[in-house]
Amino acid sequence: MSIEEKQKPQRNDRVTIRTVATHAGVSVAAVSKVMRNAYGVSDALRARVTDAIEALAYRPSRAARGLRGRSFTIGVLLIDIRNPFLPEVIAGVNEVLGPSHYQAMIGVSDARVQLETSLIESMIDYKMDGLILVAPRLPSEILATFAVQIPIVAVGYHDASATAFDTVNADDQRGAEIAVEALLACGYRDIEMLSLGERQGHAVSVVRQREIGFRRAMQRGGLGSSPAISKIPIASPKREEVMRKFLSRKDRPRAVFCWSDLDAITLLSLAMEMGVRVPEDLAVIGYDNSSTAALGLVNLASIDQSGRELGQVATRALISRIEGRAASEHIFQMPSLVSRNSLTRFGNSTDR
Amino acid sequence: MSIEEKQKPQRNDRVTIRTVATHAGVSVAAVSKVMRNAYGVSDALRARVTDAIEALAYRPSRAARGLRGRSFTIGVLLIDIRNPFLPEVIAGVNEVLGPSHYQAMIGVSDARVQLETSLIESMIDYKMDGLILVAPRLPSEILATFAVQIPIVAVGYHDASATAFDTVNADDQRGAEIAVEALLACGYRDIEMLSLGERQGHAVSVVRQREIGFRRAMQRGGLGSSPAISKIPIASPKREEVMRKFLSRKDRPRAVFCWSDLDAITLLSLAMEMGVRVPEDLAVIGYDNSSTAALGLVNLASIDQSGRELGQVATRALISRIEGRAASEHIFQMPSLVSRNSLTRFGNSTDR
DNA sequence: GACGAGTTGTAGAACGTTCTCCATATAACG
DNA sequence: CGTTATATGGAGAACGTTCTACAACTCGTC
Repeated sequence: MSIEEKQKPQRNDRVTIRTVATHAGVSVAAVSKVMRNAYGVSDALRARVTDAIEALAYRPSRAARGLRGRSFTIGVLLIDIRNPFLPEVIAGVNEVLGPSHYQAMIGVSDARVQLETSLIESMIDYKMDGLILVAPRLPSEILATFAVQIPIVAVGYHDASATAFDTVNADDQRGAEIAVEALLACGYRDIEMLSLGERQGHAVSVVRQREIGFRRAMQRGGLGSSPAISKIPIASPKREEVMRKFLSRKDRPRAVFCWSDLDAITLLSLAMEMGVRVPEDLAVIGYDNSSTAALGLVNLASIDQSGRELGQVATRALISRIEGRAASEHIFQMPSLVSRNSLTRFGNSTDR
Repeated sequence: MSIEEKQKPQRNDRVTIRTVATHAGVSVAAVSKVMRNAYGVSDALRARVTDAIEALAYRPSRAARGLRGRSFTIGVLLIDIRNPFLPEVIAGVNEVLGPSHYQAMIGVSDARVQLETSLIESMIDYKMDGLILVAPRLPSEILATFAVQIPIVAVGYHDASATAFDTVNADDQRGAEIAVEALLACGYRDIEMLSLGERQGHAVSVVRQREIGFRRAMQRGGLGSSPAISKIPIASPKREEVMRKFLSRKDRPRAVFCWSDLDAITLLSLAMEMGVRVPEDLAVIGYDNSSTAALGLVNLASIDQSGRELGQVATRALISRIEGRAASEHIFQMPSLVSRNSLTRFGNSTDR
């Protein structure tokens, strides 16, 4: 029995382009042409080949494809998989990619520059056809050097002067303005922003853009040229401590704009624990309109930047890049207000 | 100028193994040997080659590698990226993979069997070294046919009889029992389970396991052999409607065990809107111990199955599989109770 | 009936690795 | 010194595609 088994080399014999060619009685090149629907194939030949492909359930090897031409895969790089905003972007990407012959592979960098670099390199080494980087941490010059090697679209990365790659963003400055305007409309004057305390406060990040918008709107509202901005450390044990301190401050503002729902929701929770009433004592507005914000229990007003749409738009931009576009594009999406109880009781007017 | 540009073929000249070989003055085979630290390399040669690699910043092409040998990539397949439990698993995977030379690529199937199949195939076509499937929808026989082609570890997939692939699970039956026992310990007798209404109610799913555990614990508690289980449709517009109906039922139970925090949290929210007090009118316990459950605003008791640990264990199992293990393994992890206010006021005793 | 033009199919060289032999050099041994 | 073992490096055939030439064949057309 062991002899018999050795006769058929028990290696899992893959169906390759060669198998298809012999089965259809044509050359390898012919099959390749049909696969890529290239010029110079008669209907008869095409029919025979597609039949053979069908019969053998042939799937081209992406590895081999990548070695020579397209791999029909695009890489998506996420900084952080826990922020509920990111999955929305992925959903958008998949919607556009669905009907096409492209597929997405995702890498998660966990906000570590080191890992981010090595993942981008890996994706290049895989000969992926293009990359969508969501809120990358790498500086623009580095991205530009990568962009020479592979088409890149950056989402949530404000660098409208980049020529090597495209950017797709919600207008974060305008979003922050909308938030402030909403607070002003409710009659609040004593407003502060809770922003993100980043080590490398790079100017291209969405957070900085929101700070700019915040300042501009405050100024325009006649509330001084340098309004208060507090920084919350990211995902550190100190995070809650800093928020508690903020909530128990004697000069705590009447209203607060949080750079992200992630922080706003934690703030809401701590406020409840500490007996600070929302919105009676403190009005809160967040950013991202995450699903948690929409919960009746939470009822957090927020700025909606449709992650899904950003994903869709970025994907379409990337595909057009892959298919030859050379000039860089910088696309902006308009965010909108979703009013809820954290802003003012019965604030659901604009809510869907 | 255009002539000059054509002289240097402006193709982005990649540093290949050949570049390294010439730079170091050795053969291609020698470089390859050093890369794979194979047998038969002198220290002198190794030094020269590593120097060259360093100097040229050489990175092997994964595509080419995959064509012949290992690609040092493992694929992770997620059913759904919005369930906050999944990111935890990814985090666990990345922790184990970090120090190794392997990298993870993630695919998202959105619970569509079609897409799930094609993603698995793609990963095979990429010659990835192994696959971690998180809560796959595909039946065991199909997974077995894939497992012939590539090492597979399934997470959240209860099929202890599978011989072709490994499984890593939290003991979902026991988890459900713990939930029921917690409710019993609080003195509740009138208990119902809110489960997931799946089309294909496949027995290997975590949901079914939790139902089994629920029934067993109820029976053991002397509460009948077929306790009530209501089904909530998944992600459909009807979902909330069904929950509302449940909450306004005259014979609404005194306590409810939800198959997932996702549902439990929505339930909590609707209960608040409808004036049903938790836990005074209705005690609730969920499953997954998601970060939202831990929020002060939500305060949902839950069963903790550490997704991080599941990810870690699965990754280690996969690597040992890749490196030769043939016999299948079926690993169980023990879940634990996290008591919070939705169970009973001042229920934070076991909370961290 | 020779010659271009167009159409359809094929040969075969890449692509960048891995890995199985082989060749050579050196050491060990009788 | 010859013979055999052992350690080190290299040649070159895969791997499964793509894609550039080019061959062969069919038509018109002069």
